[in-house]
Amino acid sequence: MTERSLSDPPTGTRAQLVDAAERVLRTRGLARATTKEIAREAGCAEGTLYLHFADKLDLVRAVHEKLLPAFVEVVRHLPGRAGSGTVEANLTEVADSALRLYRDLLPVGSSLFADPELLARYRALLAERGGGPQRAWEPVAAYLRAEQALGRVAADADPAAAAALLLGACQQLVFVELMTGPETLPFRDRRTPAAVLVATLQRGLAPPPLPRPTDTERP
Amino acid sequence: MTERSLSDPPTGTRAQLVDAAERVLRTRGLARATTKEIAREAGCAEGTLYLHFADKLDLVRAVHEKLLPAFVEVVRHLPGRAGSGTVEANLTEVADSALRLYRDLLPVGSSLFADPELLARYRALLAERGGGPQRAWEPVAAYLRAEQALGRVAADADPAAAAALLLGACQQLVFVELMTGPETLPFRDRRTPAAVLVATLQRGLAPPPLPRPTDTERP
Amino acid sequence: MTERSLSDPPTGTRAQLVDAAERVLRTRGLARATTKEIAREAGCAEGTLYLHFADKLDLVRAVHEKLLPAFVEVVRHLPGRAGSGTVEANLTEVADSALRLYRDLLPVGSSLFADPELLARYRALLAERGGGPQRAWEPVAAYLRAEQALGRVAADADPAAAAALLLGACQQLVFVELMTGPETLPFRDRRTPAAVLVATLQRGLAPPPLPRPTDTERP
Amino acid sequence: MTERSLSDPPTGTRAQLVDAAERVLRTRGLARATTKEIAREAGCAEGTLYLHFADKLDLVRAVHEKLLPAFVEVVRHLPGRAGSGTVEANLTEVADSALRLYRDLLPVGSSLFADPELLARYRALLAERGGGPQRAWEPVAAYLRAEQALGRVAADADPAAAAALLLGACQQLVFVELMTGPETLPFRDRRTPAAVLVATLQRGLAPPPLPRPTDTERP
DNA sequence: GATGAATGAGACTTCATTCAT
DNA sequence: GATGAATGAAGTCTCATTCAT
Repeated sequence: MTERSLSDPPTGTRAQLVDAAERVLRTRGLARATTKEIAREAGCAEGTLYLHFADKLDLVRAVHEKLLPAFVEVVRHLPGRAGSGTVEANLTEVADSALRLYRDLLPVGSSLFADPELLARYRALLAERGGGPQRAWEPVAAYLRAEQALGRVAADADPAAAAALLLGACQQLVFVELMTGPETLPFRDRRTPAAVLVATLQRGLAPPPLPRPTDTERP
Repeated sequence: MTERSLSDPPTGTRAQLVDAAERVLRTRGLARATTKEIAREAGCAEGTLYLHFADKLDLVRAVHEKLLPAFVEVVRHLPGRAGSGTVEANLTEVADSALRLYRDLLPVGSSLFADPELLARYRALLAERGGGPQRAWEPVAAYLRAEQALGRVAADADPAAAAALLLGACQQLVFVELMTGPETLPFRDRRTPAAVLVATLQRGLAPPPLPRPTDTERP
Repeated sequence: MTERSLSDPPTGTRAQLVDAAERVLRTRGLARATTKEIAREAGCAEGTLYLHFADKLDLVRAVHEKLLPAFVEVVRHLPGRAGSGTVEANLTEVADSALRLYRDLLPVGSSLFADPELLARYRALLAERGGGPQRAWEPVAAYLRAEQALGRVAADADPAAAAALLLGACQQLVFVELMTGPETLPFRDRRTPAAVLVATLQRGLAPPPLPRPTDTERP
Repeated sequence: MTERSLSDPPTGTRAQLVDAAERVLRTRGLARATTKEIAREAGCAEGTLYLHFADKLDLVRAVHEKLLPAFVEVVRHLPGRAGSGTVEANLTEVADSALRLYRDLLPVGSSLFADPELLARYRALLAERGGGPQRAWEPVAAYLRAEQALGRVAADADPAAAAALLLGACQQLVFVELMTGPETLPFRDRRTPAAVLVATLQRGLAPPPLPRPTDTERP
């Protein structure tokens, strides 16, 4: 038996199977992802799958496990950017990365809802590993807090809520895109969706305060 | 021949099957929704399913078709509210409705991604029926435009982008909730998630303009 | 209840069903002949079929029953032709008719072998009605006997065997044609298959008797 | 990997399935030949069938493929017999073999007409493999040509047509026998059907030529 | 560890048949 | 007599899983 530390790069049959399963999940969907096709895609025999995974769902769970860090990865370096560039540019880059991420992950991640047992295993995984889509909120919120400290973001804004607004919009944009096909978004200006979302979030909806009466009444 | 107007509640076998399929889809997921169980839930024979639908996927498509109007329904009356109450209260109610809606629809709707063929049929359905998650943006945007005309929303805000931010955040909140189980949200204040999101969207992130030097320097 | 004598032309629903079943049997084959399609072809409801026939096989049996006389019909007038025209022309006409007949009947008739129960019912039918492919031999044999009496056919030929040779060859030609598609027959001359078969049957295979030695040796 | 030459008797699962399918086809007919029974007869699981054949029809097609050479086998050695024994004895043996062959093959072969798709696959098979019932004509015709060269068969007889007459009659005899049950044939003499057919074919129908007037008038 | 033929439970679907209208 | 929605047994076929090699 060969020893392999947890931190070794996964280059063996197991990793090939996980990668193959991800590809098949992405292209065929959970409902049409068969062990036969996954094995063929991985270049190994069907039986080999059961040397590395308890069952098919265990392999699918491993795919989701592999994808877990992706949510954080995309915003990992963001908190360190506080104070550099502009807040708008930094957030726009985050939104762009998030759009790309969700385009990759949503088709695979949504399959969790097609099978409650798979979802249960995923929850167990989250319980021990942490992670999940919401983990991306934290670094964004951390970044915003840092910018608040620098005075570049309003002190009375809720960083976590702002992160949820921005990333949630990105996820829904991709959701819609996957469901209906790429479509012209009904946004008012011609910048990228990411830029428009960020600009709107920054500006807020509140109208500018009315000039105080005393200011104008004074002769 | 029995007469039944188009607006009558659909009580025939077909409607029973669609309702049963929705229930099974919600509880078992697409991967474990069998025709046998759907028929049992509908109180009819398995073969009867094929009198009303071409195949199982056609029935699932009918479920999605039935759910299509729900997206718009939840925000249908919103544009008429412009000018009444407060913008914040109106949007908070929308966000609450959206949270409830997504909790209902996401488990069923996400199953579309488990089977590309099902997704393809859903797209064909959208092509002739219109609808889809993005349709909820429009009434919200219309409402915001009306409030802009009344001066209660900033004229330079992008209504569609704001709608996407708010509804997208709601969808992601539910997505996370379904994946990880109900969890304490990391929001700063204790109001409902809907209220927090709306408040944050209204306020925006931009810090207040610095007081002009002349204002403070004058003795 | 409407009375209908056995000799009335069958124009009612029952006859429509038999005709429809025959068409479907011919085009789709027994394996794909469904009661639904037969009813549709007959222009009546599926349930109506069971008002006129005990079950589907009973309807199929009725089709075969309707076809029974066809075998004799094709050679019915032959015995009366004895002495008129030439034997060769008369037999060639028979062979041509037989080829046409078998082209019509073989696809339907062969389906009997696809279901032993159907074959059993057909045998029961034959037992009470008589008929069957072999019934065509009799008029041909009768004709040949008549020609034997006239000296136009060899007295020592076996009429029934000759009929079997001729009609059997026609049936096999069609059998092969249906299996392999129309194909060039490997016959030596260019006349129609019917004419070639008849000519060969008439001539026989035996070589002409050798001239007697005395006939040629004499100067 | 087990080595097996192409000429080895096929003893693998695939061959067992083909043999089992042939038996079931023969006893139950195509309409009642279920995959379940074929698998049971072959001593393997139902699913195993689909490891070796694309679908049920593909297995049935394989049965027909296996039977293809039988048509030629029965007359393979005939051409070499030219000049030995008597023509009548040689042909009678052929007819006897053909009767036995058709008794075996007709019930299975006729099932082709019960399903046009099966027939289409069979034609495709013939297109690449050659064969079919008509292939039996050729060796018989070759034999007759050889006998013609030896003067034991009339030079002006059509060998292929004679082969079709003889083998066609055999096929029809079996066809009738299967349809009506073993029955007394209406032949004039008591020899075997094969012998009667051959005798009739040899003799032909033409009456002996009238003695030439000159032969009798001469004193 | 790897293989892949074999398994068999169970999925989807068909279709002959019934029966209330 | 006619209808056709409903039935449910039975069919074909799939696919996750096992195990001897």
